[in-house]
Amino acid sequence: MKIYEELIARGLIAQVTDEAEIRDLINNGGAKFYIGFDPTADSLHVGHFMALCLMKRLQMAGNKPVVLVGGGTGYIGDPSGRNDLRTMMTPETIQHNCDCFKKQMEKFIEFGDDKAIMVNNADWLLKLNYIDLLRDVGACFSVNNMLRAECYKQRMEKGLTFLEFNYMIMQSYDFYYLHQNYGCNMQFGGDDQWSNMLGGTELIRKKTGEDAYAMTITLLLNSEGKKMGKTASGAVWLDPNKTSPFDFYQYWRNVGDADVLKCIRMLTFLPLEQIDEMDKWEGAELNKAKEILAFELTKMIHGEEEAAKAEASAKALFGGGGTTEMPTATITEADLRDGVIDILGLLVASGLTGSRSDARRAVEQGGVSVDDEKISDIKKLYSPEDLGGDGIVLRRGKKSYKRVKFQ
RNA sequence: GGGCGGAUUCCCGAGUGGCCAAAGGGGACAGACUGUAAAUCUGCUGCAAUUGCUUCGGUGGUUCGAAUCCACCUCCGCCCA
Repeated sequence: MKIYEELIARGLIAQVTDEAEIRDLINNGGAKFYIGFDPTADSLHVGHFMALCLMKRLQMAGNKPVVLVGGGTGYIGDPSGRNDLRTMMTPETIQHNCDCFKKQMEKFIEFGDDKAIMVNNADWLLKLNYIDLLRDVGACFSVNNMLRAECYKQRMEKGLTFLEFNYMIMQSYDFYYLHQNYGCNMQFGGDDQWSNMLGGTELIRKKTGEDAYAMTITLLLNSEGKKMGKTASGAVWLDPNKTSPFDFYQYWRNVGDADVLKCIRMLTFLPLEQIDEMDKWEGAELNKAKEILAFELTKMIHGEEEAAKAEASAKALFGGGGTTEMPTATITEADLRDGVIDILGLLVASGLTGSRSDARRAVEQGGVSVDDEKISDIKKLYSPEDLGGDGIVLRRGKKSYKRVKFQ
């Protein structure tokens, strides 16, 4: 099976500008393609990870990847898929985020001459001259067409600033620039980038008369149509300091039945035959598939050792029995009052609840336990001795727990 | 620049002087049921506590009392230029 066919089989391809040409190009290693990543945060998330995986797959098939870090476009902010204005980032933040991105990407993609290259659009966008750009590039864009683009349509009601309106032009210019200076002939991106990417292929055609191609990656949506990789408190990050390997593992371990196979297909590198086999599983059997999904992904991002640890912790916690691998919170003298700390204080200090009121509710509703014993007294006190040795296992609800130790 | 409308607790959205920590829905969280799933049902959802404290874009003001009235400011939408 050739790479294009594999991408189709995995459900990764959403839209393409010219199927026949693109298939031919990537199946024969003739593509020099780029994917842009705007430095919107100090860590990559799952969406980025999918794009990086795609890069890897295409690279393995002999194509040349170009990673574009959006140090310039980060100054503008892509309005696609958003219904509100992004907060403008300071140059320092943008730089910091770019640096973080680079570090993380180096773990997945091999860079070097003849391998993947990394560029930053700050290098050319920041020194553009406004009037020159307007005459050179602006003249190639029809505002009428731009306003019809899906990414702006959604913003016509809530409001769209001129700043954001220009995002498409900047992204198009990137493609044009990479085409001229690096011989880039293809762009990949999330499906929400489609209009921006078309802007680029069109600009190239108008300026040079040459063809360039664009292909979008299916957005990872769950069965309810919501973007995956997001939790109530934000994205699922690849940075272990922002999303611990255990939480990362748990996120995937908990995906809905309807979504497991899709995730395995799209996110892992497991052979398709094996995946098709799993596709026959039903009911509780799918738990096995969820374990595989969670383990595989955690392994790719945090390494085999961390993945094994996360899996062991999860099994111990949900399957009963003790465990040593567990996030630990430390209580110090400063947390004590009159030499003791109450259960509410422990919940807050361990970060399991956001406030004492929150902790009180959790206890009152029977959601808190210590060493597998339900706590019903909100005034229960603990002394440093109680928290000595290996400490206690404090649990809030079914899925949040911490080992709590003194000092 | 002119006219009009708007800004409410995580989100949407009621509330037009005391009965408002603020309806309703969504989400989140907890409990039951389960397979660490989904669906369903129940509870809960500012902070700290039993009696208070801080919230309704910002700042001042009127009033015994303001999310609600007045002034100014900031931001946003619509219409006109």
